[in-house]
Amino acid sequence: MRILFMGTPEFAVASLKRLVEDGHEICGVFTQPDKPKNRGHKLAFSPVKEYAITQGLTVYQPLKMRDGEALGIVESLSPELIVVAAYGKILPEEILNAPPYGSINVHSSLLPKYRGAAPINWAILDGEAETGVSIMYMAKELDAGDVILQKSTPIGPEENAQELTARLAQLGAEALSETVAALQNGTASRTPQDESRQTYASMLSKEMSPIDWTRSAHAVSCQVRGLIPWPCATTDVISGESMKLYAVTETGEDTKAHPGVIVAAGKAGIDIACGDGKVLRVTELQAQGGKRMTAAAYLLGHPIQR
RNA sequence: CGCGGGGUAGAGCAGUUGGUAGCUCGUCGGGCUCAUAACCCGGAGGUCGGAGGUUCAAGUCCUCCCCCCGCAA
Repeated sequence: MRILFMGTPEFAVASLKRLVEDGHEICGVFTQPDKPKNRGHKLAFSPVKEYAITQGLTVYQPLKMRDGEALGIVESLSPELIVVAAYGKILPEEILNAPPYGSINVHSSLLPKYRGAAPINWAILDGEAETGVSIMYMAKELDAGDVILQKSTPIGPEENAQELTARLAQLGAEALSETVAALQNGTASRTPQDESRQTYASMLSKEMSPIDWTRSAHAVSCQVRGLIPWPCATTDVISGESMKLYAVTETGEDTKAHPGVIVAAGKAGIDIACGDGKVLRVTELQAQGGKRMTAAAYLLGHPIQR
């Protein structure tokens, strides 16, 4: 099929790659404009652009979608279908409805739950047992279109958002591949979303980082895992300075120590008391100015005196 | 030329006003123990990110460069 692809981050690459491997004709790739990144002020290509270049695909990076220019490009490319995966821009209906097959989206949640910007993170933050991907038609309202295909997957007890994102990217690519095939041979189904069950996954912010140790060990674990790789959960109970936590384990041990108190520190990690009387073990962290390292390595240079 | 923090043994860190380069872990050898991520003894392992400069003497002071981290985007 002749497809126009729109996507930006690593998550979208898996889908684009799958379409290429499936032999579809990718008539163009839309991705966010190069932006200054990192310390200097160097312009960085999006992951999708990086990949598109290696495949010799034509890349478009319109600044605005509503000034007619983007629509012009779409019409000149005359795709049969538009596939969007984490593009990062809201598309006007004129564009969505331009291709004969319409526009479909790869979304990383089991819609109607977790519409919006950070569905993967919120699924973990909320302690969901499972999540998944949805391929749906794009509608005017954000992530509200009719669902074509969904695939679910359990969330591991120690899985973080970054790891889950990588898995869902693959799952999304699979679902997309099947969906496009179904559209082609006319077997694609179309199920409206149950609006009464819809939830919204808002953007993450640094305000979500500080850990409240009076919460349960499980809740803190979800916070740590859900905020990786950004903005990350932080705490100052270990050194007095705020540091990021990258990996934790619920030990299941009980403690009578007050929430936020370090009850043990050793090669296994740093054990901290939580509000439900359970212990949470920090196994990977990053101190200010330092690199990400294991808790054991951190302790070598920063002995905890009690 | 956006702001700030760093690069010292395999890992994590300390090195005061310039004067023999240290600590913890790991590693190697030996010992003790029913046993241990335990304990004791001993050893190896660093051109202190790179290049210049100041000095009798530079990890430490000055200049330039490289790389890493955080903020900001």
